Amino acid sequence: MKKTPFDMDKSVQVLKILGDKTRLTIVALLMKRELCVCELLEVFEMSQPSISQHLRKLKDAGLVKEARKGQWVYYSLNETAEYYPFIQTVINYIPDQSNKIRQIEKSNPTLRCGC
Amino acid sequence: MKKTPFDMDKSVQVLKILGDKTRLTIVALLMKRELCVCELLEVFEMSQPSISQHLRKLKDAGLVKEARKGQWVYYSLNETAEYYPFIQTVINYIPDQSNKIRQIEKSNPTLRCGC
DNA sequence: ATTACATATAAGTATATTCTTATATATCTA
DNA sequence: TAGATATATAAGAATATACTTATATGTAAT
Repeated sequence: MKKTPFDMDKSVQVLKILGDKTRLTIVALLMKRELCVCELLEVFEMSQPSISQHLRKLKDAGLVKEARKGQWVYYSLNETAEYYPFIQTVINYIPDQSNKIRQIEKSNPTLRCGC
Repeated sequence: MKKTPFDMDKSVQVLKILGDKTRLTIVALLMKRELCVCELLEVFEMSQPSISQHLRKLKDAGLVKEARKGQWVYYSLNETAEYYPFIQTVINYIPDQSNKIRQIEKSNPTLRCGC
């Protein structure tokens, strides 16, 4: 399992992207499962545009991909990225985010009516 | 070799510190051996205060330690830091910096007179 | 002691980053 | 088609970052 080193600039870009609490948490959450913007909104005390802007950065860097499903846009980790194993390794070092996933599932924002 | 996750804020701090090309390169170089400021100056196209300021950030974050030896101040990685294994892992993913070490040894800035 | 060298700190500046609010766009539903 | 919901983009503001030059400090050598 020898890892080919990435380009220096790319490495710096990835580390910089992950060096933000919101984005690092988003990536850790996406490690658990794909999530739409409104689900992410549940766990951050931040405006919707702010979340979208972080997701944009993650997408531009190739770390995540998006898929529209009806009115929702779901984000997931880009597992085909060459540096995906690196992302996995980093996330391995940070605290588990299961509590936030539970928080999302409790509020369940994509379920319109409770009937 | 289970790794205990670090505090989220600490993780973000470390990633942010490493998310800069100069600092990431410094850390990669220190992985090879300890270096003084004037040696680092040889491989960066940057002023001396700028290098010192990066080293200060690395020191404040606990990633490196310093040791004065006469008129020189040598910096080395803080191998006792709890997140040192993490640093090692990250550096494993980036290109080898041996060429820059060679460059330092060729100019040999701590050798005052060539006689 | 004076001078030179190595490094650190101070102060200022240009740019980058991360928010915010306002608005545009896309989809669903009635 | 109109209204509601989900998301993206634009524009602006506050703050952070990374450099610069000038200067201070600490050590060595003459």
